[in-house]
Amino acid sequence: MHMKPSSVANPLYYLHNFHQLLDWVADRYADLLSHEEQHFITTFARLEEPSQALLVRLIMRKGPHFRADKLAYTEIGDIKGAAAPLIAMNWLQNDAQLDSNTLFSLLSRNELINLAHSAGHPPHARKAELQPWLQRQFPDGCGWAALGLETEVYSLALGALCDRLRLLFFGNLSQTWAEFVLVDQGIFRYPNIPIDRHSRGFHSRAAIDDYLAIHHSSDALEAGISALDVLAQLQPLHSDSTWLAQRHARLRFRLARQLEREGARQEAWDIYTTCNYPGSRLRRIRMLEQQADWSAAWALCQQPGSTATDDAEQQLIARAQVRLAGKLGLARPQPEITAETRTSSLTLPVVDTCVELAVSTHLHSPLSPVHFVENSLFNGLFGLLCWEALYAPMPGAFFHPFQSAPADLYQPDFVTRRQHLFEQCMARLNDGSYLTCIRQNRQQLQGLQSPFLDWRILRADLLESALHCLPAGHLQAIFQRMLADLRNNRSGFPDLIQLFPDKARYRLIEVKGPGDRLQDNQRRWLTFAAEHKIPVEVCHVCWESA
DNA sequence: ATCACCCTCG
DNA sequence: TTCACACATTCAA
DNA sequence: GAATGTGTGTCTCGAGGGTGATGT
Ligand SMILES: [Mn+2]
Ligand SMILES: [Mn+2]
Repeated sequence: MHMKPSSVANPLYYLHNFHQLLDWVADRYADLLSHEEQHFITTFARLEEPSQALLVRLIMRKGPHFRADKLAYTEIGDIKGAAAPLIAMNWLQNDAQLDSNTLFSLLSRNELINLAHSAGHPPHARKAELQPWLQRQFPDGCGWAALGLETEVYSLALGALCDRLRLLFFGNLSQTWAEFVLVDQGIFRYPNIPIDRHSRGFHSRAAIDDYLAIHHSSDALEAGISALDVLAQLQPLHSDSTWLAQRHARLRFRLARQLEREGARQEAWDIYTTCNYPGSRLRRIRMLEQQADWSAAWALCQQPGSTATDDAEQQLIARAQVRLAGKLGLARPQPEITAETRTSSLTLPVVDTCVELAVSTHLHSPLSPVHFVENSLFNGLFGLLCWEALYAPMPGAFFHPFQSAPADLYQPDFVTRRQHLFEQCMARLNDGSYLTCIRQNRQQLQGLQSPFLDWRILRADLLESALHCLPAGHLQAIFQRMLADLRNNRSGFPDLIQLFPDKARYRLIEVKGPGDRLQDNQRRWLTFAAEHKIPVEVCHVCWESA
């Protein structure tokens, strides 16, 4: 099925887009829809066009409460007439119970002053000062009508249902209805991957419910709800997707972190012991350390890792072992191998830009240009070289037209599932064909959304210069490390790259201002660079005293 | 009058 | 409404 | 030095309007 762009200048373009989404969902996910959702889809299509349009307008807005007198859409015309069928369906309510905060935000400051004036409030109060009065006069549960104003308020009752439809279509809740029009206008451009008719983001209703539950708990945690409360309502998974298992594990890990902060140590510990997420073991080691139970902590360090882990956790565990060996009077395992990295220092006049730019301009010369690229350059080179593998139409990887990345990008088996394709891409570094591959892909993919491609950095001249100065062997080593852990090894690259085109050489520079220190992921890249003879140095900056 | 912020829209 | 990075505070000797 | 927490700037387009808080 193709997404037909809404015809140019169609005043009901958004309705057209909404129909596209409903058709897509009905076509592919019919077996996962509840009766209520089925009913919505079929009944919606039978409404008069103005009513459909009004409903979609409201669905796309923040809401969920709207003052009728603020709604004006020329392509719809009579709002009251369009709303009537929606109210009859109970999709809109005009008599919802509203809490006082909602009333407060629906009223303008002037209206509030007029209401409060008769009650003897000064006419120059700030809006917030009238909130307590409103709360007393119109407590939670009042209808809008109680205020005695002319206009009605419509409350959209379809929020949860529409979230589900959006989730089914996009496979996430972060993309919105606006995607369609933004793509129509070319503001967003997504990779054009053939999508199998049977490709789906979800395969069971239980998985949808799990996603929504995780999302809900995650929101609650972000909002500062007590971690014990969040824990109490968190359920085990009802589906068996590894994708959701990972999201679930990540939520539980963050929840346990928050439990620690709130002093619920036992609950946190229990989560960590059953949470297969990188960092869980380290947290338990830290907890034991805090209790001065050094032998238990030591034992946990030694215990072979059957659980998920990553380089960051291994690095922290190694440090813990050094500390613990000291406490226990054991031989130090092996001091952390801090690679020999060149360092330099600079004293610069104070500038109003960031340190990185200051060093960049200081070192810059026409024959040895410096670029502030951080992760963008190597991510970009990698993305362009390995595009065919990253965006191969593997089963389940792409299931709607607005994906900037394959759905399983951060699954542990992402690379192995595409092993052969990645080998083909990487082999291009051995026969020189990587040059044309990267050049061509840059030209053809220009502007596409991708987590690897930052088009502000990837200009043709920088790319050419970089390809000229960076030996293929270095790229190969770097890309291999990225492939080993696409999530973690995509960051931590040095701030600057200086190119010496006439010598076909380059150097990477990590800038450190006063009081800034190397982060762990930066240190891991530095260590790796030293092992592979990749030229990199750390440049410490002090400010000239005025 | 001016500014900052949020929301809407295509 | 994330993510990577910089910056600040506290603790242990 | 290490661990941990907090800010900060990229922020998903950019124009345009409404709103409320300032200041003169
Ligand atoms: Mn940096
Ligand atoms: Mn830096």
